[in-house]
Amino acid sequence: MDKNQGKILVVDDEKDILQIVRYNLELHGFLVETAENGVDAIAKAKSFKPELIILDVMMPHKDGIQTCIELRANPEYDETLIIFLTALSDEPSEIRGLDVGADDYIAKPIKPKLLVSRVQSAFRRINKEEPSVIQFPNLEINRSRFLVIYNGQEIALPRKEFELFALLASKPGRVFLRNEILEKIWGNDVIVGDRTIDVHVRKIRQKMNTDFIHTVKGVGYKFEIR
Amino acid sequence: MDKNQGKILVVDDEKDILQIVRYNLELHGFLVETAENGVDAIAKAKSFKPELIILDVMMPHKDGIQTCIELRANPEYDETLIIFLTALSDEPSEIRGLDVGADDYIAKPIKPKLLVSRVQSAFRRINKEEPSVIQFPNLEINRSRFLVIYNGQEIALPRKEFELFALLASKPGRVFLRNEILEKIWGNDVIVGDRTIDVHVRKIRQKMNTDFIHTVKGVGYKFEIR
DNA sequence: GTTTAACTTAACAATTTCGTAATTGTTGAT
DNA sequence: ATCAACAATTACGAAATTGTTAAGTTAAAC
Repeated sequence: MDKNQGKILVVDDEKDILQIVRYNLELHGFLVETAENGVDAIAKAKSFKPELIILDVMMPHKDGIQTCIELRANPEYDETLIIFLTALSDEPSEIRGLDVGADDYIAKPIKPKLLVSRVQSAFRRINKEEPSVIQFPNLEINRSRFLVIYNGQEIALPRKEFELFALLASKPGRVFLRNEILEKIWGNDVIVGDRTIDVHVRKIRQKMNTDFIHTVKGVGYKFEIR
Repeated sequence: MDKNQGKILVVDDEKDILQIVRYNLELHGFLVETAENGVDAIAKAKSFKPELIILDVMMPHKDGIQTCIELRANPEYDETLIIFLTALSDEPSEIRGLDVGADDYIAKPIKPKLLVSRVQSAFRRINKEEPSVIQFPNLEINRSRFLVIYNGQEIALPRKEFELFALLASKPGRVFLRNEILEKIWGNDVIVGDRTIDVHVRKIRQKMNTDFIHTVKGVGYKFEIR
């Protein structure tokens, strides 16, 4: 499982619950921090800066609802997702939680798979703005900025070159056939000669002056860092 | 209650349910359209363009899960909220729904207040408005005052120019495609020539006489301070 | 209802990107 | 060593895209 799927602060006064939740979330690559009451939660939120806070409703030292209200009052936590966790599965309290600015509501007893699923769904919502970055050590291909950053230096590639480079880098090690490249970059209707690809590859190699693109004779090209 | 809190498409094969849901949502100012099966839903979604779709899971002619998958496959409905509605309150099916790209899940029988509360919570998420001031060192873009302040000097930009500048500056570094710009500033129905964007960009550049706006040929424009 | 500013368009210039052709370089099999 | 097949280079013109200007339209302000 990938690391750092996101940071989550879990708040509950029962240590057992904290442990179960932490275990399941960490299993799915989330970074987890815990707090045992509302006061503690607000403090931890400040330093940990989680993207999601899972809040138990019933707690001593400031309950979940109150904590949520206070968090939401601070613009810093405007974007932070809040999910309530509670045994009070009766309707009125559920409504209360959502009205107070929570994003979701999960009933106890906790069903681990459901918990994870909801958390992932919540993250999916805030990750709407896809970073669309392909990351390697020293090399970043940023689609939304249309930029390649190599050793901290920004390199602007023209459209075709960028698309070609991004395509190859999207599956490191995998060989792309010339046909495949033509189809994906130029589309099936446009017809260009084979040498065209070479020329673009050449330009990319030149601008990066490191050979990330390797030729596989008679087959195609592949991206590889070595 | 204010009108047009948002457009919602409700899909269920039971007319009673449609009626209950419609009644409660309209009471809270939502504009409601209904469909009785998945096929119908996809057609209605195309014309009605709802911000939220409430989908029953069990339906003849394409069930809710399948409908959701098909909707999500179309980038046009990427931003559309989807809430499932179902009597299957067992855990596995709930997870299935969320994994398939739904944003929430409500169990039948329907509790009107809870329904409305969840719907409002969902809308709250997408309606979080852009901050009214975008701040950079030496540069402030103030949406509410419709003013750009650069090096302490107030620069008044006409509406289109301002909107364009604010749009680009709202995500520094990010490239906005020409289509995207046209859609966001002019709307999808208005048709203006391509040169229009350039002309506005030119005017902005001229008035700021610093090049915050950078051209990415064949792609679009981006805002960047460097 | 005039006047003014904002917005759009059209025409052309400037620029950049793209594709091709011609040539040279490599590689591996015979 | 030679040949055939393929890839790398290079330079150049065509095509695509954007910049700029001025003038026409539309909308807003007075």
